[in-house]
Amino acid sequence: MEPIDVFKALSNETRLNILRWLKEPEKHFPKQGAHLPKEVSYKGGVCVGDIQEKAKVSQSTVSSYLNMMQKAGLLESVRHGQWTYYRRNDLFIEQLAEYLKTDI
Amino acid sequence: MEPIDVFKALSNETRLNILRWLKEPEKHFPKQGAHLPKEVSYKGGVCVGDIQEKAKVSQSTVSSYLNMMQKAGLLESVRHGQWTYYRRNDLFIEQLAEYLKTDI
DNA sequence: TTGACATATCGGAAAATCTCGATATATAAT
DNA sequence: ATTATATATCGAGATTTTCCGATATGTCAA
Repeated sequence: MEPIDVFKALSNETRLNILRWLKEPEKHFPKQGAHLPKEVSYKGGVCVGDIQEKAKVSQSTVSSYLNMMQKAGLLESVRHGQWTYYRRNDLFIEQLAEYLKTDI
Repeated sequence: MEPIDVFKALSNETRLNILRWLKEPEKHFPKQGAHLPKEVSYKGGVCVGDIQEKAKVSQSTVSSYLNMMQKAGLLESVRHGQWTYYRRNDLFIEQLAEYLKTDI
């Protein structure tokens, strides 16, 4: 874990909101998953376009935000066809809270 | 708590180190406390000058870093005479870890 | 294979942050 | 009062971050 990169990724309201939204994807992205084939169902993953619409920033901005959060460890992604689905890395976030308590 | 301000304060190696050093002040600031009168002994507080020497940044930089971390909630300070002593706000850091688990 | 759509990457202008030296303020000692 | 010391504040140049539009890449459908 690179704590500086993680804290930088968390230092932005939009990115923080994305993390929060992805905690309850069904609630915040009701129409998501339309394109996701059942057999590869990606639990809780939301595609970039849906996140962009909700976040109200440009397509390039949301793409780089998501990439940044993934590199930091906060998110995971899979691609299915032309869609990329992002979801939280809950284990990592747990570890981050633990890291705060012990290493900071 | 303003999470953005807290994460910004944590997004810098020197500031992160200051927090870590203040976890074991006796260890990292062996000669600290020289000016602190016994009757107002400030458990674990370290003066700005000692922190600056260890952090190897300018006096103004360390002063604004400490101020920023205090505003964010990570540190507390008391002034005794011409010295300002800073120490960790451990309760706040605990709450931050909790906040991460529940709100992020 | 062409066209349409989703996402990623690039290049850059504006804003924010970093970090310093200079200076101001507060307190203590003479 | 004056001087010395500790810390805070100010102003600014360098660097980084923000966020966009334009463009490239990848994938699917016709």
